Amino acid sequence: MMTKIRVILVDDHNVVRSGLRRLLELGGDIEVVAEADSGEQACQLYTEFPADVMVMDISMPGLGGLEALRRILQRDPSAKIVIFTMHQNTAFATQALAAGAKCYVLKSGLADDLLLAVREANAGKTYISPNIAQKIVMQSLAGAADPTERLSAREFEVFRLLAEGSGVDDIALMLNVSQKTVANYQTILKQKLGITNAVELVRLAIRYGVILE
Amino acid sequence: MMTKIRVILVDDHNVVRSGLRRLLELGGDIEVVAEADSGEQACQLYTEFPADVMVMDISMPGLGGLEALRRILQRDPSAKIVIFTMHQNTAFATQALAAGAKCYVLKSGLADDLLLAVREANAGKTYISPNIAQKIVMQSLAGAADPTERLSAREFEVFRLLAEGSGVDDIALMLNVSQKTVANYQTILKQKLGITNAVELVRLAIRYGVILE
DNA sequence: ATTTATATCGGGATTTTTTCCCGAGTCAGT
DNA sequence: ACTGACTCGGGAAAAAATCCCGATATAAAT
Repeated sequence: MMTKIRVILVDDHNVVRSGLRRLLELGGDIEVVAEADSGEQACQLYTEFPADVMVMDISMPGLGGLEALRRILQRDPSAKIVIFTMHQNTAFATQALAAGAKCYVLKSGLADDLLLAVREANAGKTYISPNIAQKIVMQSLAGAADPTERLSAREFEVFRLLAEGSGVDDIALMLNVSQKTVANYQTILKQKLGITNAVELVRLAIRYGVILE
Repeated sequence: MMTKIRVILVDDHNVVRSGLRRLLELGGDIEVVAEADSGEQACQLYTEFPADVMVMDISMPGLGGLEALRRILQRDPSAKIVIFTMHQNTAFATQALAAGAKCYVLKSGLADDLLLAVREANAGKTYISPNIAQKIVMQSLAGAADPTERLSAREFEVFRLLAEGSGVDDIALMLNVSQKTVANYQTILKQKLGITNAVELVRLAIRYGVILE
């Protein structure tokens, strides 16, 4: 029998990790040689354990998966890392892939997706969950980069203030325009940003760093 | 050999679910008889498959675990449901337990926690992850500053869905009540939480871990 | 057993907000 | 001087939020 693919498994959820270990080792060609529950630990284990592939979640407390990914690749550019996450957000995917991740697999995908990704990564290839790949293609075709860049000066200002929690009236006062104007801008913003309510507006603002936290 | 504990597994992440199935069945005394990836499906499967215990995640798109929990218990008050979640937030825990969940297990806990919880639930007992149990005790002693804990079950549910970006109409559909009712709850929430608009609602939800990001 | 309290659900009426459509003024630029 | 993009707001209609109320249901209290 040929040697197994040695995997380091990184996820902050202990129970989930245990389950994934069983899943990965079920095929017989993969062996989990170490587990980590944080980005820091992942970096450390990578230097200590000789492994072929790292399977890592993005969202972890403290040092997140993206940052750990970058650190590991800085020391060893040939590192093969599979990002395994719940985030269907294309922003995370593009971030991870741009940073040098070999694969990007969704937790909501098929179980075989993960096994496939590990084997592909080990062979030096890349693999991206079908649905997220499609999303990314669609977005790049639509030209959608940062939607906030399509906004005019005034639009952006109103957007920012709304995201900060100011009401329409407050903003009108601040900008010395009528509430009517601000209300109209608000409507335009929803169209341009493709959102339907204030909650999505905040989310968008957070995602693109227009406001903090 | 005695009959195995029949489990229905509910989690919207396919891969994670597959891993959990292996984990649960490893001990030999548990058998996963069905899987669901949404609250709706969980409710349906519960009526179709005779099972002893349901293991369910809270955070799922659409109908969340809490609402599914309530619906199932309404039809069958003797249902044994183990809530299995990443939320270390005591608000979720108290909501789930108050609603009648048998166990509350953290994904970040030990793998054996889950197995233990399933066996305890099957025996009609309760089990709560040690760290979350401690938190709840500490908070109740400290007088609990988390304003989301003052919310009733329905209020909390509406709060969560609003924070996730669902519109009033969507929520009305999900919960099977009129838009009017949801709108009224929304007003109550603003009063109780001392906020004036949707943006502050999201902030609050993020701060207290009711939603992620 | 009766009261008390709390939670849930929505109708009616009113007010507020949002939306849609439009016109007018400004200002840059090839 | 013309085109195009941006800014500002009015009027009218549609939609949403708010306030107030009553009907249940259920649980807890005495």
